[in-house]
Amino acid sequence: MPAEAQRRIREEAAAVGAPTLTSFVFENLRRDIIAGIHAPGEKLRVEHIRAEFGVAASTMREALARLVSEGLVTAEGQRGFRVAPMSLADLRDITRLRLILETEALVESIRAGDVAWECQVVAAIHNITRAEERIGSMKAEDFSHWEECNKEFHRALGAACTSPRLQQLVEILYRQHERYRFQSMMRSAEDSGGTTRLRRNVHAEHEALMKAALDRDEDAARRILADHIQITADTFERRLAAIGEPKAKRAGRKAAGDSAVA
Amino acid sequence: MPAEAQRRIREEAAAVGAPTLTSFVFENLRRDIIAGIHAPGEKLRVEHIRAEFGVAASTMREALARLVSEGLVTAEGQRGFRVAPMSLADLRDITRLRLILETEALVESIRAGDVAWECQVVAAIHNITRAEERIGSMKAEDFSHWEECNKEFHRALGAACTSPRLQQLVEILYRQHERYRFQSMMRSAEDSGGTTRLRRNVHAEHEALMKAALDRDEDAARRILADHIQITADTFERRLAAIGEPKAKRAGRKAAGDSAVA
DNA sequence: TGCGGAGAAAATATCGATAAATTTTCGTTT
DNA sequence: AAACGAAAATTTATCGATATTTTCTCCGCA
Repeated sequence: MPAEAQRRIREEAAAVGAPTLTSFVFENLRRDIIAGIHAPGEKLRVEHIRAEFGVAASTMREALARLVSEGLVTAEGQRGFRVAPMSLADLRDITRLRLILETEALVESIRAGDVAWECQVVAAIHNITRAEERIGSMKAEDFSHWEECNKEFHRALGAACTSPRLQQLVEILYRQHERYRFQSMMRSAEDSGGTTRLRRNVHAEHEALMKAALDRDEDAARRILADHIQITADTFERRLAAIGEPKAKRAGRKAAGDSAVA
Repeated sequence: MPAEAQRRIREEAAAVGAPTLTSFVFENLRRDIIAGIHAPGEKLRVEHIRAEFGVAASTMREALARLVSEGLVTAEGQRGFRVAPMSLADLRDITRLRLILETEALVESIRAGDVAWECQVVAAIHNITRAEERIGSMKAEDFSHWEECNKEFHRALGAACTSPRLQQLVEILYRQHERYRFQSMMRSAEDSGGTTRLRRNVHAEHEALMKAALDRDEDAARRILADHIQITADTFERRLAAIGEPKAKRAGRKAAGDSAVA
């Protein structure tokens, strides 16, 4: 009954307001990859996921092509697609570029930002503060909500930047980084028996960042953001390295090859 | 006779050694866009180019998706594809990012580069020198060869950089920039009656750049490269602005809408 | 036992056709 | 004559099926 699955997908896509089936599939698969449902390095057999999503091969293929452009999937001509591998080197690479680009976007925002931008930033940090209060409950849901707020705060910081390309690159890098963020969180949760703790004084860093931004202190803001990004990455690195090999969440027929965080 | 066109395309693709029909179409269309054969903002009707290339719609579509990820084509859900517009603001945006990223890549190369890297750089500049000698003949072909050498030189400078992402971004930005480069060259050629002259002392800049790189003088190299990129962009900007509206090279049925270098 | 290659199985890339949306055309009404 | 809206025509997005390539398997041979 392909018509069945097809109708379901189509309805779901329409419900979310996806302009196109392809973009719906794209978003979903992206989420799955970030969440580690497809392990790094795992082969993505078009025929399989195509069936899973209930769409045609060419639709699936186009969604995959988009993921390739986001760096979450790799493609080798005539040899299909696979989930982009993860590695410490890769995390460092992402971090390095985030350092360069996000600080640049922030500085530009500080120069060009108007009051509306300031409001965005203040609102975002307020949101985080609230989320942090709730996080005491240690529920995974609250934590992922905090993640969302954190993401929004970072976006707000660079929102006044006038370069569309710069913003886009920052966005893409953040998404790639999110995969590591997610892994790190999972590991941490496993370690502490299902709950998650906020590491170090993230809140203070955010406050300082906001203050520098509102004071239009470019140098301070740049420095603080750089430290923030670097420290975050270091934390992840330690966590991932400490626990060692990642386990494939839902092992396909054969284990996912060579990819490893190690 | 679709089988005819199909066979021809396939042979041609095989001859160039393209791993896939899609990638062949992708490369060709990219060249066409950079060369202005498809004007900025022009609508790319899948059905048309599909027929022109002699491939199926889904193949064409995948090639277009890749071009979207390179920023040379834009796509709006349910409303098809069009050539990415060009504008002064866009040129400035590209330039800004090139300034950030290429200098970073260069500095990294200087830190990490070994003798093999030095050789690449020296070889590349020698190549340019030879090309510059030939350029006296004022033939368009020689000029485009010089362009190729110039591109190679820039690539060589960043080749020792250890960040794959950084290299990739630099590459993509250079390609986007190439479109402006090409336009600028065409205008210049029209103005001077079909021939092209080398502007200013590019050669001296290249020499200085190489020297700083080989001396491992990060600061000097960064400064020179930044100036080099900025000056190049300024030159293009002046040329394009001076001559005004771009003319669609091969006007489709209707003029290509709003896009303009102005 | 281990190597190499023919053949089968699976997966990829590509095609031609269809359904859904867009844009255009053209007649009608105020 | 302008504006509106419905039907036609074009175009996009999607599908199901096919041809080609890669991968796996298994058998013969040194």
